[in-house]
Amino acid sequence: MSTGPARKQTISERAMARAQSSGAGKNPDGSAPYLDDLNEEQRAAVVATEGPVLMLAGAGTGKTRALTTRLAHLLFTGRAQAWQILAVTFTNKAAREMRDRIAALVGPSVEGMQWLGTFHSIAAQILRRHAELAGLKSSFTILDADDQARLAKQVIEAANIDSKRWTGRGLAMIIDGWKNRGLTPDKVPANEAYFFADGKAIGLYKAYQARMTTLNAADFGDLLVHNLTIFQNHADVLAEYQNRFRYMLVDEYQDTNVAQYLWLRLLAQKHKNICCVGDDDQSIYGWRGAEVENILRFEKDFPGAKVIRLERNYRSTPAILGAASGLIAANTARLGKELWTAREDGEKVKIRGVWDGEEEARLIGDDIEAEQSKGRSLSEMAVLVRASFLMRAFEERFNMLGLAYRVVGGPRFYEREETRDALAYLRLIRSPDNDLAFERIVNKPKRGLGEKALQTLHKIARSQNISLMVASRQALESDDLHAAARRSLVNFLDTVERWARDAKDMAPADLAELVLEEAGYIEMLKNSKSPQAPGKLDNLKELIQAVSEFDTLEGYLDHVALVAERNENQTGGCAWLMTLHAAKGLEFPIVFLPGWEEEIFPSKRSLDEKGNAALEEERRLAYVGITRAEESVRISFAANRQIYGRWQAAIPSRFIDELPEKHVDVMSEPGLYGNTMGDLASHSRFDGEKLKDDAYYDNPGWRRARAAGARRASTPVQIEGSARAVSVSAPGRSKYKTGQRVFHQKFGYGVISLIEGQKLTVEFEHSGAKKVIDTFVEAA
DNA sequence: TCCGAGCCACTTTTT
DNA sequence: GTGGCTCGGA
Repeated sequence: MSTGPARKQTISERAMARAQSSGAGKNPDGSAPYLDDLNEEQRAAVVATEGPVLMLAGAGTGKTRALTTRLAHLLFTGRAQAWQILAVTFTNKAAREMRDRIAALVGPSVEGMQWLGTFHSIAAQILRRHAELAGLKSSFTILDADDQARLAKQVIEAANIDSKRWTGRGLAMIIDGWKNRGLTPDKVPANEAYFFADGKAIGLYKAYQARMTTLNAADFGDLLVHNLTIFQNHADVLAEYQNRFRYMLVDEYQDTNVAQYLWLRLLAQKHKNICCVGDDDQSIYGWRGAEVENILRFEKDFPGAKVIRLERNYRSTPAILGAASGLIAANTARLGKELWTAREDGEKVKIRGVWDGEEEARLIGDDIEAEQSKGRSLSEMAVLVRASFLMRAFEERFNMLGLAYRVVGGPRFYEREETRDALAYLRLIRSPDNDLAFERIVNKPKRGLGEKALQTLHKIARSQNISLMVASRQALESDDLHAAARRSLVNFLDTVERWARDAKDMAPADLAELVLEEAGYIEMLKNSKSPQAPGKLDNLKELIQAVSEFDTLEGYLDHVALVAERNENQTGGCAWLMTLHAAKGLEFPIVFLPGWEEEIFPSKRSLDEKGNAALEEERRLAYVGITRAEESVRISFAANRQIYGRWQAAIPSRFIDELPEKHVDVMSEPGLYGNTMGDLASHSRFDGEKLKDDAYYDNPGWRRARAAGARRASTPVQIEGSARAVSVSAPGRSKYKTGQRVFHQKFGYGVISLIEGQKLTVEFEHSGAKKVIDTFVEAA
């Protein structure tokens, strides 16, 4: 966190330092000193210890501070021992931050908080204690998304279903969806499976779970679902935990899914001291099973709940908050909050229209350099995009400029191929029954044990219900394998067994090194011509480094399964580049928000899939983006963008229209949307020269857009076809005819083949058929 | 068993 | 435009 983008601690460091030095002492008036620097609402959230509490904490309102102080308060006042408090977060990072900040308040007694962690790590902890109640051994392995998909694929193939049409990843997603809702195979409503593999999904789910039991494995979803099953079937176990957790605290409650919600509700039944913290306006993980509903109906679920709103924002200027509030006000499904700040008015939110994505990257690059020359550090600036494919233009441009930047997100260390291979070796050594690990590395590097040999082994294994390792030994006794394969296999098995013996009296890091070397894995990479090979070798070195921090192999493997951390090499002085999702919880003085175009943001695909609910989630994502900024927000949109190698015309995002005019400042290049527009369009908000600010909002196009906006507010589902300032042409009849020859600035000449309202399908002479908005072309 | 050409599909991704 | 996956020939 210290070199990370977030600098939240600055606000409260003073208070923390004071609290730490004074411990649980008292002010002269008898109040606790650690409460002094909290504002009234924060203090209320800290001292309301009994009964259910919902803390609605807007962006930048000092949530973590209130939350950690609350935990410290419970300890200071002796209401609970450290081990009687359950505190759950979603990310390891959040858990770590919370632990550190509580430690700053209470000192070493934080060590006793063994139930502070992520949903998954705590559920795993509980499951290990009662694994046999879920049909597992307590040494079960935790599978990640990749393993899940692989396993799902095997299940599909075993059922003789075409695994190209119905992919393992697809099935894994469906199963995940069910697990997110706490549904075991017997509880899935029958009508929910019809769309996958002719309705066989439930059967496949059953088979998948059977496989999991055989493998003694649990995926992420299982951790929670098994917990639920155990709690529901074993009242004594549930009672044990209900009694233990006198106080519960949940961070980012708006992101909980149904399974997590059920889990919390079961555990809270006894003492009912549950404090959920969240912000309905920042719920952006609906597509992963998060239910905003959980936070919206908290007061119903927990009768008598106190609701405390943190609305004083310490992060952003009034202009930024005003823009963000105005935007989010268009959502209907919200509890309602109004952020305010005591800060001085700052610059307005800048909106800029540009010709295409490359120009956008160029201008943002220029802006960043300009700010840098004014004395800003690069690390104070961030570019936040809707989707990772939008990052490329920026990376290219920044590389060209030699501008130091850092991408947050992307492939994570433990998801990389080479790391996963190395881990598979280690897992196989620890548990020879781990078929997934066996399969992964038996022929990596190449040992002449390919598909054919593996099939043979699988057949033996399945017929006798034994692991691949055991099946391999048997295969050696028979003639099922070629002599060459047999030789190779003997060698492999013996080596693995020797490693297992070595493992007993070797430091895990040394073992890892030995294994990678002897397996020929290092050599394979050294001989590889692939440009990625040196990087992979570096990653393996890093892995060995990571292993060396553990005393036992078991300890390390367990850590890895649940802590899939990003490989963040800490280098200061970089501009930040990340997705909006990755930016949640962070803050930066200057934030660039490119790509605000219809179909990209809001994402067409989301809207197609989930309609208005998705639109609201996209809007929350926009809200998250804007509220990351402390001083300056710069939104941009491009009239053209290359997506997957094809040029696409785009119109500005509806979210731009939704920003309150008094907080924004529009700069746009002349002629962006062509010069053939009708009367209404010729003075669009995004066309023409820079006028005086006020004039921007006093023209026919803008007035019309406002009227449309007002209508839109009353009819929430209006995804296409609304008349807005930016969709320049008059709706309805097009002035073009099918068969007419037209010219487009980017695509050149072509002939219109289809007209749908203002959308034309044009067969371009050089770029093929494309859909364009009619104002982008002119008669040729 | 291995390798390259051709084909498709492609958001967001805390654990 | 790119990577991941499959199929056909060496």
